[in-house]
Amino acid sequence: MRLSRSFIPTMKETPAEAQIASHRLMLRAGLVRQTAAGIYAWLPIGYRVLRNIEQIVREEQDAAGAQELLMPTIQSADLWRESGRYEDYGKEMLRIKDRHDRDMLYGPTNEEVISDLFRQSVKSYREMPQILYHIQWKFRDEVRPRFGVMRGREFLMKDAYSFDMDHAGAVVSYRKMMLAYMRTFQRLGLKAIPMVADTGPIGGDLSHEFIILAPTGESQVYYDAAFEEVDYGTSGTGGFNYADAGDLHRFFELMTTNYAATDEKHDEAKWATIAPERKREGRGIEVGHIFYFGTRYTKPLGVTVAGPDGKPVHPEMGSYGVGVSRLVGAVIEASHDEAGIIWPDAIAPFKAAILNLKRGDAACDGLCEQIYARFGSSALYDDREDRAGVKFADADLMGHPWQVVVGPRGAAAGKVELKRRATGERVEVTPEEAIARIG
RNA sequence: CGGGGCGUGGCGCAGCCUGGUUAGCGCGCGUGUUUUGGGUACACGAGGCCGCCGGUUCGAAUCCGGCCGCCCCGACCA
Repeated sequence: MRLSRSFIPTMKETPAEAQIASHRLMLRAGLVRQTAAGIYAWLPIGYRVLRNIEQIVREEQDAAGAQELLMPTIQSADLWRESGRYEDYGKEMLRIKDRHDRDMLYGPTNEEVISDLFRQSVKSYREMPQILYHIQWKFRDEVRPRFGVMRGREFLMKDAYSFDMDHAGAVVSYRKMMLAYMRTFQRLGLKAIPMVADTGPIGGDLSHEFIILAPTGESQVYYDAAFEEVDYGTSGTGGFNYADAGDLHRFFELMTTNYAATDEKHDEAKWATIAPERKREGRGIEVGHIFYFGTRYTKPLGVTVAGPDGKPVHPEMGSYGVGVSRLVGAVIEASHDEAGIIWPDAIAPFKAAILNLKRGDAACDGLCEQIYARFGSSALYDDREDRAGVKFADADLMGHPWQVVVGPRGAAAGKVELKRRATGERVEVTPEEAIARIG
């Protein structure tokens, strides 16, 4: 994309409403604009990042055997009356009426809808187990939205739902999702720690929050330093196989034997047994949450599946959420400096920015066009008629992993400067070498 | 939802208390010159229903009332 023709409104000054780094940088770098309290429009480069994250989440869900579908944003109140949550959910649920005065709502979550879909179609244990997910916009009418997209009212969420014949099966599904989550966060360049968590309004007795550490996190967290060395393998190549219950068990043990809890579940007695030099505490941002809740919905909604003996069984469920839009902010909280964002390669809006320091100079223009042609839409070509300083500042602000700096001095000798955003390291190389190193 | 605060060109703000000629400043934007590897300098210029409605007054950005929106602290939360 050519910056001269793009819609990327960067700002030199920080809008007064933005308090924390990610919010500030998302506004300044032109990723989002607020349209109402806690509601944001995603501008081109912000949307690219959002889709990149979404895609990684999707790939890891698919790898774990979950199937993607798409449920609506608007739901009928009737289903929620069936589960008993219509009255319970409170004012966070946005309730609306259609023209016939029917009670509708903008979904804050989808247990009812997925259970309804499931009960309509799955009748036999032979079709079990199932894990279904979707990536959809949700709305929760938070009393006090803040921190930009980290705590918005409208947000993009991946939510998965597992259905198993019994508790043992549900535990296997739960572990699969835990593994998928750790791989997802690892690919996003985040170090996430699963912590025992409250089950909240959804209910249940087995639940973990996935926390990434950041000074602006909303909760205080405590964990054993052993987590910092845990190796759980990378996607597809790691030592754990989704099809092997033994692997899943080993993985789960690895993730849950070391102490890790948020303040709500913090256990001072257990904490006291940990060696002082291994104690770690700080602030954390919740980026995912998984629950096992058994028959909480399948019973009231009358969901049954025939078992091998022909008798009806209420499936055991779990649900698994990842805050996709929140992750954009969370990644920035975990990866930025005074100059701007530092995107991990996996989710950057562009692999590289090409900075033409002197538009109109034949050598600069030629080299830039040559490099840009090799990357096409995966690079951002700063071809604006602006000063070098402006381009450096914007490139740092937007956080492209690589910057290819093409100035008249080097260009005359057929050289460009390659800068790595994360380290600040710069090297003078040929255009071919720059292209090769960016990959 | 309790407490506090703010709405003035795209962004950041001053002006309001002590109503009074064309509502200012910085950044950004446009044109020209200048500069040419880290947000250059100068000149000229465009751009504002002073959140909305009502009231007081000869006169309201400024005073009064109502409403709306947004932000911060707390409680709450993917």
